[in-house]
Amino acid sequence: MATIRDVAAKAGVSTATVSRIINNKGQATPETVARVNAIIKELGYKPNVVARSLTSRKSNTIALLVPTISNPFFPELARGAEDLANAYGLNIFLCNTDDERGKVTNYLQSLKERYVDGIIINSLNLNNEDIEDLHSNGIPSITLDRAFATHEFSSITVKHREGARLATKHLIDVGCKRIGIIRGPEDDFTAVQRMWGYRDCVKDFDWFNQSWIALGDFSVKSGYLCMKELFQRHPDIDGVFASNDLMAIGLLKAAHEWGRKVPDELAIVGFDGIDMTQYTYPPISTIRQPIYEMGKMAMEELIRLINEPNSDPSKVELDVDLILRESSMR
Amino acid sequence: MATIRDVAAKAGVSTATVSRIINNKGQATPETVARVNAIIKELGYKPNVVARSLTSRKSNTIALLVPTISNPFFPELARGAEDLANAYGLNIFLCNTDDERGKVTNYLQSLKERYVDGIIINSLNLNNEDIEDLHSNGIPSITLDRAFATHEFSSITVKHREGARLATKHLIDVGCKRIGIIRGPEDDFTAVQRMWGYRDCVKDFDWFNQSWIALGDFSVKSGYLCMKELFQRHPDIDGVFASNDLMAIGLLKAAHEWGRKVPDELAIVGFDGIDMTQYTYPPISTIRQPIYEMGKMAMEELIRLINEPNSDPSKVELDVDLILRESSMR
DNA sequence: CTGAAAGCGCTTACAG
DNA sequence: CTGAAAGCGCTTACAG
Repeated sequence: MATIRDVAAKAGVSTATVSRIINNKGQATPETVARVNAIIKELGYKPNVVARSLTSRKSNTIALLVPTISNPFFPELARGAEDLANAYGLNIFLCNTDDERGKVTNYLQSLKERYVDGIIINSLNLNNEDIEDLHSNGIPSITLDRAFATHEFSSITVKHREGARLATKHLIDVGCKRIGIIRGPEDDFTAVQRMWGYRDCVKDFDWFNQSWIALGDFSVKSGYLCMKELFQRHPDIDGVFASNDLMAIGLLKAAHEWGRKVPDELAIVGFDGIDMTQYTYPPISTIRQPIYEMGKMAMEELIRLINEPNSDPSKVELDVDLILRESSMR
Repeated sequence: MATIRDVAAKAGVSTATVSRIINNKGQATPETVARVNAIIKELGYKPNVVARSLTSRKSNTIALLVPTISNPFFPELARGAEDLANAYGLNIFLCNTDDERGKVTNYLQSLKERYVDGIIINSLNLNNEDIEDLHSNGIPSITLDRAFATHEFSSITVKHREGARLATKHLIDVGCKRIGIIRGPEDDFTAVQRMWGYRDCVKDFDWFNQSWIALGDFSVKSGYLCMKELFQRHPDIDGVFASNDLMAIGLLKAAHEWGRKVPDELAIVGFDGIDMTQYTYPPISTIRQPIYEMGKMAMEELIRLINEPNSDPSKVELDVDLILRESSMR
């Protein structure tokens, strides 16, 4: 592989000049620029990224922190981020944290050492100090959705509470008289918001109390188990808001096993808008988040922050919408 | 951040000595080792990974080339790989190629520049030259499954043809009289193998001809569309082998819409063993590949190749098994 | 506009 | 067993 030295020698200039030309820094005679560029092409020279990182403390690398890529929400997000990253010549580190504090700190440490240019954070168990530490080390970050978002840096959120209200309201509108919720983990910001949205709509009904709330963990299996729990507690349940689509898919299975007709005897609405909800039987109504776009927007904002280190952070809150499908149409 | 210089100064030795101690290379008096290690701990010194890469031409980084992480097969694989990588302090570059030649070559180039230590390849549109080029540049690679596998380097495959036979044979055993297949893309090795497995079992029946083969692209949607095609061509079809699970999920939807009872009027078997097949209605029988394990094994082999550069490649062919579920039980 | 020189933080023959 | 020195391939003040 040709190095900057080879190019400099062949062009009869110093490596400094070549470096400047490559990076469009400082000035150079049109003639030297032309000559150097010709040699670069001739030699097929590519600047060594690692050497560059060492001096510049940049790496052309972005890290993506997610709980686990196995949850179908995150691949979609990752694609959005990666597609844009690619266009900018950035590579992506995939970091599965399982929302565990230990893995989070390990990653953060290792990413700092590698001079990553920025981090997209969509994992629990990071705190304000982590994010401040990143920024004071010159590593911009953006939190997405699930991440702790009371910091002063950039973030993208979705209107979880409003989405949950849309869902619950819809169930009421189609005539459900007893509506339960399968909520997500207690330490998860989005889960809490969605639960409040549900409560907003049902809290004034006589029948409502805590027992209509089942505690899931956002997995298909927990949706299944929680639904069984709800059936047992409330044989008269005729509507459920699953606070994510995976749990909706799980509860659909429970409904089939329990012999409840969906939507006639049990109406269902999920949350997220993952692809699979179109293909279940029946297809599941859901509150759609613009997942792919969120990945893309996060990357966009990160690139902006990298290029304008002292610019103001941006806080975005996105709308969601209700996608009507068979599981709730009656 | 403390550098190796700081450690050396404080310990009263040269940076060379510190380096040797960190890397367990050459020898050193127990006393110096102890002293240096104490200082390292005291200063919280961590070797700079980037500087290390520059001299060693290693990066503690592995790349994972997949068509797209949005297909639920790959996140599972990625987790397997990542979990092991993590244990070895390796980070993972996620590379979505969309099986496009252009993206593949871009990635390969950029990964070479970054001194990645190894590449797990599960993408189409790489050829023997690419892989040889990698190896001659000292970058070990391992191909998985879908990747072109006639090279002489390490690879992991699954018994696709045998799996397809298992699936088709099973459909015959449960009494299907007219069995179609939704096959995968023509340039995909696994798709071709699975098609042959199907043919092995049906080729001698009077009814069999090309029209029982529908050409899908491994997406849910194509499963759906292909099934409609088969229904139209062959109203008497009573069994289908979908050559991956996503297409099986799609065809299930078509069956519901067409009003065919599964499994009584139409028995279905998929391929892959992705999680979602447990949660469809009815649950889908499938040929299970050990996806997570394959990711893990690939990483294991890669680590072996990195540590023993001149060792022989290993070619592994894994067994698959038939998971019986409702979609084919009659 | 351009070059010499130092430096980024390591590693590794080579001597001793 | 240990150190001085060169080198990995770049970038960036500093001079001129």
